[in-house]
Amino acid sequence: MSSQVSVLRGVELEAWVRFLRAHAAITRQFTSELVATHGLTLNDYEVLLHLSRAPDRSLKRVDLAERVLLTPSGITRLLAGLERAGHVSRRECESDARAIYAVLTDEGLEKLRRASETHLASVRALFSERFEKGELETLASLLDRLPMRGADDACEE
Amino acid sequence: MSSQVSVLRGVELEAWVRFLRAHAAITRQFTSELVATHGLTLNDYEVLLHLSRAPDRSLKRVDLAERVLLTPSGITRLLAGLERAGHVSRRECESDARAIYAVLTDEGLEKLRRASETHLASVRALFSERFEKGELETLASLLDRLPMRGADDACEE
DNA sequence: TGCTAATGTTTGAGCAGTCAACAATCTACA
DNA sequence: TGTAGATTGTTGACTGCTCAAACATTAGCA
Repeated sequence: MSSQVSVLRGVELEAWVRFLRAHAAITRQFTSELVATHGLTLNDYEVLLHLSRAPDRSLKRVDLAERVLLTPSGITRLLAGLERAGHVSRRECESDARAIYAVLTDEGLEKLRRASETHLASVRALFSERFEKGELETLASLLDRLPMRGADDACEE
Repeated sequence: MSSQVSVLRGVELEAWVRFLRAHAAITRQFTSELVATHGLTLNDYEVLLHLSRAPDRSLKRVDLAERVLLTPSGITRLLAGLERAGHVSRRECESDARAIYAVLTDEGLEKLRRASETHLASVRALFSERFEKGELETLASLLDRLPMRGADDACEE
């Protein structure tokens, strides 16, 4: 008992544990709101959002996967759902027969717009309720230094 | 095209999107390290950690669930794995026949200790590589203001 | 004392994602 | 030109979780 695992402390770990907990709590809230009111997953929403910002409202699946940090197969299955719902369609790439574009349909854009009304309000509320503008910027810039992509620890952009 | 979804911007959303991406990236890295070298999930690790800090190295399943933000059934299944591996055992509560304690076994503690060597080093590396001590404290305290529990935004403890 | 409601846990069904294996296509270079 | 290797995407098998329902126990209260 004297040999407690007291090593397991430190600022880094505390920050990380809080990060984990906050993510779980927030994610759970947002997801259940989105699913309940619009039938969309957080990742669904994120995908629609990225597509809406992309030129021609379309992206190759690979690029989409990289942006939302899903594996290729994850993207395939997620898009299958969105296609079934009519929010996204597929278009072949004429310069590369392997690639397939995911295209945000008009209905998908409309869906995104409606979902955004509630979702954005939630996001805004949650954050601006707790932070001043300056703090929010601090938070964003600190978060920005964390890794944002897959396992490439070594290489640097 | 002129009717872009330009509403979908703002400091809050940017912070949140970064938060999401960072979580996905870091989680993926840590999990795969832990699984590869110790056969533990991030949540497994977190559960062992909480048990190691608890009095008698034991916690009721409900309390455990609340700490790692899993549902009761999630805890049941997670603990099933840890029990099978011998890291955790169960003990009945003499004052309440419904409740069951999860107890960290000696082997579990040893496992946690070994896993911590590598895992903590990773956590430390990732964070201290990118932040000064003061920044880390800022980050931790900002994160601390985010919700840390389930859907109860309203009520107060 | 006995009924109702709350609490603690488990179970079955299902979903969203992973990984590993695969097929198809493109690229580069001998 | 042919072929080896990289890139793009899909599929099958699995995992880790959720939700809803069940069950046992306890607590509150008439």
